[in-house]
Amino acid sequence: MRIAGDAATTERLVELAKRRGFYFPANEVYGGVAGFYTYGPEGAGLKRNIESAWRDRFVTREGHMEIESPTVTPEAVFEASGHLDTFDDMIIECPDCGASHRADHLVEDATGIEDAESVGTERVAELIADHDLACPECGAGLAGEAVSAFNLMFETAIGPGSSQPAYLRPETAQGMFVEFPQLSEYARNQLPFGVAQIGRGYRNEISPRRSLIRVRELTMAELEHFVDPETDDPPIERVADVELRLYPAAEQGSEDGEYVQATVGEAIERGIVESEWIAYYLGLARRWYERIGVNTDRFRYRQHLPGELSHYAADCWDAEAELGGNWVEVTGFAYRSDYDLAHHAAASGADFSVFEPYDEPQTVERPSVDPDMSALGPEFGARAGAVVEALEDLAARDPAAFEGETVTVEIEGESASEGGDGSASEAHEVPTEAANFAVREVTKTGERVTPHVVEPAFGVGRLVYTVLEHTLRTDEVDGEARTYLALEPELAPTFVGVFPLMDRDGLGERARELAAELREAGFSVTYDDSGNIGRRYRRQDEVGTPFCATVDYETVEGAAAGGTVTLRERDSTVQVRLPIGELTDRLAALRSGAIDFDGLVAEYGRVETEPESESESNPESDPTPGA
RNA sequence: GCGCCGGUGGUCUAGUGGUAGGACAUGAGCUUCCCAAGCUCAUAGCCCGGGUUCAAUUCCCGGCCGGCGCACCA
Repeated sequence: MRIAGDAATTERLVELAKRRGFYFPANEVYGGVAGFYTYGPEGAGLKRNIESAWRDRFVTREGHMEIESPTVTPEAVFEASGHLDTFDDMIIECPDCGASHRADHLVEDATGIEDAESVGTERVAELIADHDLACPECGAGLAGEAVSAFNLMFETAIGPGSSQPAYLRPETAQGMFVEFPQLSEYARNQLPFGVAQIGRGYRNEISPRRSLIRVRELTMAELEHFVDPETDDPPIERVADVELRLYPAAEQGSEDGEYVQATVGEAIERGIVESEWIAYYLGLARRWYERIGVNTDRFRYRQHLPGELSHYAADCWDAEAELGGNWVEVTGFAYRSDYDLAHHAAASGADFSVFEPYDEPQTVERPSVDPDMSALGPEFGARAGAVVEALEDLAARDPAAFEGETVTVEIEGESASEGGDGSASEAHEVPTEAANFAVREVTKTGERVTPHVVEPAFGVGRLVYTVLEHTLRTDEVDGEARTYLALEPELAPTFVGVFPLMDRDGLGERARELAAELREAGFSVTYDDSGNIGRRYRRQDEVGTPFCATVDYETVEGAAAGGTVTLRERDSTVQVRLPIGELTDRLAALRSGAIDFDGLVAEYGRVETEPESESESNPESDPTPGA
């Protein structure tokens, strides 16, 4: 979907990001490679703070566990996960118009063959030639054109020579699935439990675009919540009243599709969001986005269309942010069911299930046999095992068969495996006594469950970008244009700037001391004595530093009485003057959210300087569907 | 990967077949008692490779990078 674009903002942001050290293309002195970025000092700080805020919300406060698994992953993992198949697109290129097409799809459409991908690129190329297929774009013949496999995973090899093939992981999730047996043991085999990971993933994108939005190496913050689909419910009451702006699949399909505004509770009740678990995380995340400064007017939850779903997903909602006029996915909330664990169980042979005891042991009467092998063994020899299986099967199916002196079972004959006449079963008579048939009481204390997986997967780089774009503001201060980032104090790479009003008469020394004290107290501090005071405020504004403390003559002249400093707030440019000895505590309170700057103004009064001009933020775009 | 457009100090840009000028930013200093002021000085640039040419940042070809469109986006 397109909405009225704001490419100017994007340009301004990219320029600022590079100039101020947020992020920039990596390896530029060697020409660079598309899709790789280096986070500069400010960007690395911002990214780290976003990761910390995520960890705080989705790991610590939820009581989940965090792990770190390798990025280099052996091929077998992706065979089992389905990534090898679904990542491997067959591409054929039109020699005339240059359009790329899915070669397997062309063959499937023309021949009715299903799953053409499975026959290999060479055979698909042959089929295209045999059927004389043409380019759907321009009609040029495609016969003789090469069919290439394009895999979006980065390939590598472990060890020397033609050793073990491996891939850089395209998502951190597989690391958590593969280690499930260990993690389940750690969780004392108690469902539900959540495993999180913040780490790098790699996707060999065909065409990296738009700055940090589509890159080839990305940081993901993923949570895999393992639940028993029958018995585990989320603590929905915690988020039931969170308002969501939803864009369900049904609305996307219709011409005049509209957003649905609903609380989490209503969304479940009205069946808009099917999974309560997904709904729970939509609510949790909605609050978190607000906490980190995402503009909620430029934010929505969009349900995946059926054809859009990943191979593993049963249902999926994306959190989307409006960026530069486009809706961009910043988080996927996928209900992965037991897809991953079941596939890894089947492929590896390991146990990916959890034993779930019943509240009460269940006792059932079950007809069963307990065959006397000392009798059956000598009689049936190698086939005794098959006979026993047939007896067990028959007991469950037809207990009445055991009423006579003998019981007749049919087992597959030897000729069956040779594909002979197809009806090669052998009938055998077994003395009922040897079958030892009885209706027995069987007590079951629980059952093994393969957990389902609820996965909120966040793109950290996209969040960095979203926070930057959504907090980028311009206004006027005393008639001068100003650019600033209205970053939440929690996220700001630098928490406080410390300046001497002028670098003389001991102001510089005192300011350096103050900066050192604040650093000692654990704050991220920038010291700056270059240029006039206004210039220094502007520098900090541009990187989103929320507070600046300035040492002036009242600081040093009033030293006997403790001295005072001014503290200036970024968005309003309002200053207060407070005793220097109280600064550390006050900043800590501001950081923790215990007080806000208005509280400080109420307490200490506002410092009047030159006439202030009204601050006015950028007009925000107002995205609506169908625009 | 295809098509169109582009690539000049850190950033934004002017300009040229004889290797470049500005603005902002940055550094040093002067000035200045709180919001990008002024003055002086300084640092710093033609994306890479090939071709044409006496000479290429400029023209041609290829590559790389960026923006947009197509395709792709598990």
